Amino acid sequence: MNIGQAAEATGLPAKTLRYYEEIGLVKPARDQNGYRRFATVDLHNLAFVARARALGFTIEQCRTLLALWQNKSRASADVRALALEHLEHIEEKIADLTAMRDTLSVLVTECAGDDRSDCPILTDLAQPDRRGPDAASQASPPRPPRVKA
Amino acid sequence: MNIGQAAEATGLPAKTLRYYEEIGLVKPARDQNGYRRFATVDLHNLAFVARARALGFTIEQCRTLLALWQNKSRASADVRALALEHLEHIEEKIADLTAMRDTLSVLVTECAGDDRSDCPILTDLAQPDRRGPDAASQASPPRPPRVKA
DNA sequence: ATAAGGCTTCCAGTGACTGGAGGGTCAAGG
DNA sequence: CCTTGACCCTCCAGTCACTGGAAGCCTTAT
Repeated sequence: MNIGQAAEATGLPAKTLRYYEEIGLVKPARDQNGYRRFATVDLHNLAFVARARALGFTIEQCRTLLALWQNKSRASADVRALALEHLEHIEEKIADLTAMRDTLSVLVTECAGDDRSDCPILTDLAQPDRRGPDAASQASPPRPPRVKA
Repeated sequence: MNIGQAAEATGLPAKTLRYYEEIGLVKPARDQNGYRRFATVDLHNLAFVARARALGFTIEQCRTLLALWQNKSRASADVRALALEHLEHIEEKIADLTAMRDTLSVLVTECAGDDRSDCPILTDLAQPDRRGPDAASQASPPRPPRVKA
């Protein structure tokens, strides 16, 4: 199976398959003419990686998962630990993004969004330490921003 | 004010301040000896950018926001549109990550995590077409979503 | 005079691809 | 036999927003 068919079969771009070979995730054989020949085992590995990637695992984690998958004497604890670590990473990202969303959606709601220049979004971005605890104790000079056309 | 003090004042690494100058976000003056001299306006711009970055805006969006901030004849609609676009982008990321989390947390729960090799996580990753209409399912091919927060 | 620390520039690397140039290979049609 | 077009190959550069490090100049203090 050539790279084009493999790409279609896995849903991954051919460029990505070449990249995955380059970093050693798959090792397709080569035909006489230099074309990569993807065997069934290569397709399975690629599908495995594609699904792990879709769950947000990094390439290095995919490499580890692939090795664990192929190691019959693995301990499921190792797999679970990897997944749990990644899960916590995802939870962190969700928390960060949710905080951003909450702030942003308030600002977007507050902004009139018309042809006037008055804009709470810019005002908020320009405010020093508006959300921190005890903002009044800061020694920075609260100068109005210099507006220049 | 030298770069070190500016870094401390803004909470940004000195390297980042140099980078921001390189890409034209700030334009600090230079002393005779070649050292960057950060004025109050530079600090304000940097603080503005830092807060926009903390809300997840890209550098190019920050550049646009800075320009809007400094443009007295701006329309708040332009600011709001930018923020709204970014907000939708964030919502998408949250949705992607939440789907990942849901799938992963089910798998982590199902995995014994002991010294046996039997592991539902690997089984799931290896399964083609395993998902029904449960949470985090999708009919489209497993293109890894671009979720780099 | 020397040492420490701050500043400068330039180069390289990160993750996971993606786009493109420049060229080889193959099967079908004229 | 020749051409066309669809494949395939490798290599290089770019993405985003920094980050690390090397090599060297500047300032301050001892």
